[in-house]
Amino acid sequence: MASEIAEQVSAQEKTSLQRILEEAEKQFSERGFDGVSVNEVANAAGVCKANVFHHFASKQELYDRVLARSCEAFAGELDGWQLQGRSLAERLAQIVESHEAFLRRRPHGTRLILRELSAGRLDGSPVFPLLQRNFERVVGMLAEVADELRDGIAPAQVARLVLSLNLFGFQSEKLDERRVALGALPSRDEARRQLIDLILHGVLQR
Amino acid sequence: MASEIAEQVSAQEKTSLQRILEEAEKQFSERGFDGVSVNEVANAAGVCKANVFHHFASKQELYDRVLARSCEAFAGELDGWQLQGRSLAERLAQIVESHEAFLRRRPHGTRLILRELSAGRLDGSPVFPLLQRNFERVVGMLAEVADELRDGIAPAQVARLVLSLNLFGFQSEKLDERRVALGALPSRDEARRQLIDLILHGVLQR
DNA sequence: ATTCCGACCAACCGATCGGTCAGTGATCCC
DNA sequence: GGGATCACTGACCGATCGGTTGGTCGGAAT
Repeated sequence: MASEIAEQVSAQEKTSLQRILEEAEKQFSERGFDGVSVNEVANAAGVCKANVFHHFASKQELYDRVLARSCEAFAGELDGWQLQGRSLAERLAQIVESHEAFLRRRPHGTRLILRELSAGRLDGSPVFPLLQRNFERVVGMLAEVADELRDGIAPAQVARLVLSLNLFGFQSEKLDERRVALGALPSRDEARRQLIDLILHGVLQR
Repeated sequence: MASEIAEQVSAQEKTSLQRILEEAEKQFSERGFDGVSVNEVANAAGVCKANVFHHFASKQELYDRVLARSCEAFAGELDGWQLQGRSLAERLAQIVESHEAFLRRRPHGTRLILRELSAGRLDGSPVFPLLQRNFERVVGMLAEVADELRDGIAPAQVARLVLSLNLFGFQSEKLDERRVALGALPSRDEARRQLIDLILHGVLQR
């Protein structure tokens, strides 16, 4: 009996602060800063509004913290990519696949950053350098095998290409789903395979 | 004297309705549906709030109308692309260039649609078929020279690639600007040239 | 001349917004 | 056992939100 309660408690043993951050990420990613009230976040996290202001000085500070967390998650992900000794083709395939898997694993954080990106508001934001640094690391992964690239193709361009396509693909996923179901577009796995092939060899016939 | 007044009037001769729509597009594209109040739109258009509700039943209806207008603008743009008898390479170059120019010519509408896209809210939206139809037309432009494509490369995939890269490039423009200024990324013209080359021939050395 | 109608506005409505404040109960320190 | 600190709450604040109401005004129709 006591163990039942203890079980429930330990299963639910996230601090209010953690629950606030998680719910805020989810809600902000779905409806944006202005579309979510502090009350909604608080209720979803099971606390009262005033408690949110106990942990964060303002709604904006809560939002900034959530955004920073999402950026940091990607930095951590990058550490796990094993690319030493791999060829350009292998690296590209790995990056496309791992990046896409990451986006799908953390849809809320991804949407949040995409939202911020399309709003164009993160110019002077403290998140900006974080994104920049993550991008730079991917560029580095490709620069190590720059000799496999054709002349005049900069690693930064390739990195931009790959990340853009993955991000935009994620962003317009809903649009694709119907077309995939109708057979007008290939499945996700097939599309990814084609994409990598396309980046490597271009679209023209030999 | 009378002519001066007439001049001023004719220079300002947009109907309130037009001014409301234009200002609404601008403001919604910058701060989103929830970030803009009807009052702000009304003041920017030089009318009072009640007048907005005279022309539109609700804030949502105003937003939907603005969104639809932005989609239709792109459909009109597509009519102007002359591609008959052109090769795949020429078509790609033309599409990339014209599309990018269009995005830059109508930044508000572009941002508005991108915003809606990343919010993932336009599933059942009436705008959805409009976007779909525009995309289909671009696919058609490439399908006409499908024989120039390598086996297993679908025209729809290529269209998706091109439009995605342009749209995402526009979306993350602010992020790039600094890197271009620092010389870490090539200029826009050079980047576009590289992009087209890259799509045609891939990144691998021969 | 009167009626009608669409464009337009000031004033107002209830609801909700971000944020504040005084206070409660648990924990730890001395 | 008495402070001090902590996470936390209900009640409240002024401002602003989307939307409504009653009414003015000028021009076209009758």
